[in-house]
Amino acid sequence: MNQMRPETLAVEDTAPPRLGEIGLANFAPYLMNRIMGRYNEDLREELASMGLTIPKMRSLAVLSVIDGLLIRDLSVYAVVEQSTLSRALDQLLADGLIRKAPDAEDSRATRVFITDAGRGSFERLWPSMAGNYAKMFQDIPDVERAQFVATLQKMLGNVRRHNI
Amino acid sequence: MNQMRPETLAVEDTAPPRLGEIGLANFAPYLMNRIMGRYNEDLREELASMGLTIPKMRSLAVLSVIDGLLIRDLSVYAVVEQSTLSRALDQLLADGLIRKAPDAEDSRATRVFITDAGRGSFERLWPSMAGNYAKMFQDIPDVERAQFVATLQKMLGNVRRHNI
DNA sequence: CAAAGATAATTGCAAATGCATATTATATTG
DNA sequence: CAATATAATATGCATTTGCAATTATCTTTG
Repeated sequence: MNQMRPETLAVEDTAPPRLGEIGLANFAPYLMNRIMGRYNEDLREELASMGLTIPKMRSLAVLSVIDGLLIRDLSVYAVVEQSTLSRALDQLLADGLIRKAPDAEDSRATRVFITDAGRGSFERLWPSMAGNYAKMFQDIPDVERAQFVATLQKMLGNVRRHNI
Repeated sequence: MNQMRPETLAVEDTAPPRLGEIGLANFAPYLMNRIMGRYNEDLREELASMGLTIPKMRSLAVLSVIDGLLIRDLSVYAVVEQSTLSRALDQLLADGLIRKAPDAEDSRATRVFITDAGRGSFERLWPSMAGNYAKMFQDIPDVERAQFVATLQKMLGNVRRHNI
């Protein structure tokens, strides 16, 4: 890594190593996409059987922890594009899993609340999510998990645009 | 954590902690979805300007490292559903970024090869991807990155179905 | 070794997605 | 304080997605 001759160091140290040099198996975004792709796919069948989709499930998951969010904030937390979320919420509302209320201070904005039925749905789903989560970290010691999560938190801080 | 009375311990230790107890900010799949959602979104604009989509980009990325894959294997590596990949490859083929050849041993199967034009496209894209990658790991020391990737590799081993 | 079952890839089709824009409300400014 | 810019959400519309069915080929087994 520090084997470059000094005169070349300053000239072109901006060129990043190629993907082939890093290797797919060492490229964190690749591994993360693979792992999350599988995680989400494993969930999809269970979701479908409950009439849910990924955006609907994520909305319920977030609201089960932080209730009464503004739609725009829910969109960030749930990682769902605004117009997609708008339609997912329509469906959750029609199914009685959430309710909406106009924000007291800004009449453009809407707050979303999870209903008891919504909590029930998420609670029925949770064992399956927790199972996938456990499987993902199988045989990975607690300290290693904790360090992994700590790194993820730093990474989120690095990439996020909104400060939520 | 070890505060449960002994008589309750054996009875219901199968119930996973709730998401609200873990906390969104400590739930690895949530953090990973947030981070990858941002990473992929940051890429989308750049991709669109080059006439690419996420499935097309992932195909080129994988083929730039491992050329001549069978479509079914590319589907696993690129984390793209089969039918979606089939159509993405149609477009890459029409644009001259890949070529297809029937497999020598199995005439049902097709191998996919990246063309020079395809490599060129990916090379033009790579600096932007590398930039996002660098930003993601900003201020995270090398040892920590390496440990993070090592954990990801274990996790992929835990969740993957195909042994590729 | 023929019949049945599995596998590779494509395609029809309904549903989901996301961009651009509309609608309504709030903030800012000359 | 009217005029203009910005913000929150919803919606029109074209594209994309993914399940299921299809076609063609291999593999297995009675």
